[in-house]
Amino acid sequence: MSHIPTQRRNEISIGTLSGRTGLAVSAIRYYETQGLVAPERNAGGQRRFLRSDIRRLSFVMIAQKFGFTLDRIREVLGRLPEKRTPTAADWTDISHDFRVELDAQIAALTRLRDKLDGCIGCGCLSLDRCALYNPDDAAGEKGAGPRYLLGDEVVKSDG
Amino acid sequence: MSHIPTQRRNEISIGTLSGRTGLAVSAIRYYETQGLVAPERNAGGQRRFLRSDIRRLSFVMIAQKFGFTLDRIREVLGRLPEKRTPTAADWTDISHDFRVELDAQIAALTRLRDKLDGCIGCGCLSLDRCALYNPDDAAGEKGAGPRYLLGDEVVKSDG
DNA sequence: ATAATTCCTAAACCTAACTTTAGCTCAAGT
DNA sequence: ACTTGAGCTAAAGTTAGGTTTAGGAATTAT
Repeated sequence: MSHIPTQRRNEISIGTLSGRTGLAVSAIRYYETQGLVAPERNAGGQRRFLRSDIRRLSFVMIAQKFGFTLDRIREVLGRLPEKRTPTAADWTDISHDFRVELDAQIAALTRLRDKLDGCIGCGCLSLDRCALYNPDDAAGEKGAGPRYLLGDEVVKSDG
Repeated sequence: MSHIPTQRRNEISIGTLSGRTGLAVSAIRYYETQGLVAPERNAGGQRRFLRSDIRRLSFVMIAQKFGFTLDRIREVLGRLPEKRTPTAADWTDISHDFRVELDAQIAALTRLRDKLDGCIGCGCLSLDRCALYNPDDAAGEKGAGPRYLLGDEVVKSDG
């Protein structure tokens, strides 16, 4: 029992992971409950993450920027190889999937905007004939709770 | 006290408004608490809306499809004339404002997507050099609670 | 006149994505 | 050895956008 280090080469603490990703410690714990990371525990019961979890959580953050839910992100992460540290190629693969969904979302939003243009022209903006009323575009119903398509703030290039 | 009608020509009940807009009665009441409509009350304490509230709530629904929050929608509605029923031109004006914000959002999303392309190319996808890491794009921090950019589902053209 | 709707309020519940708080334990530095 | 900082869990709180429930009151239909 001399000096077995608590934090070995390839294992990092939650605080270190927080520092490297910019995520709050509480957020990382929450992500664990959501199945987005699965750290081991050391003898004292503290979480020990892999270095590759830095990249994993970074991916989560980026996907969130794109508006994907944690559920969807968990699904996509499930396509990474289990018993091997993911390679750059693995990450490229799943990023490509996101790219496809993202294109679809941009297209949907653009279609909706174009319909708005039509409605600005005709001034109807409300009743049954209005193209904006056909509910086949944009977010659909999915049980209780809120549904969003876009955030609440326009992006600013600079303050 | 013979026949003073409870629901006069230009006044409609919450149920009628619900039927005309497709909104749930509970949603309309909620919108009232959020300052999106301000119905009067009849002698019995029941809400009496104006016919023009049909269009008003329709506008709310459309703006929500575009992803605007109720707060933002309330702001925009505040720019309608107070003591006069809004004309088609009034609606066109505020729709045009939305159009501008919408364009900005589409552009921001497209920029973000293009950065993802760059990252697919380089395979970095995580660390400090990554363009996706610069937090100057997409939704920023705004206190506690969730922040979203895009919804959780890709639009489907058909089931 | 009475039954069936519709409407009312207040409070609780729901989801997503977290944060905060309370009360302890573990690990690190001196 | 001991103090401090970091970590732990469980539970409650937060925001947005509503829905659900409970228990009455007003309207409408017959």
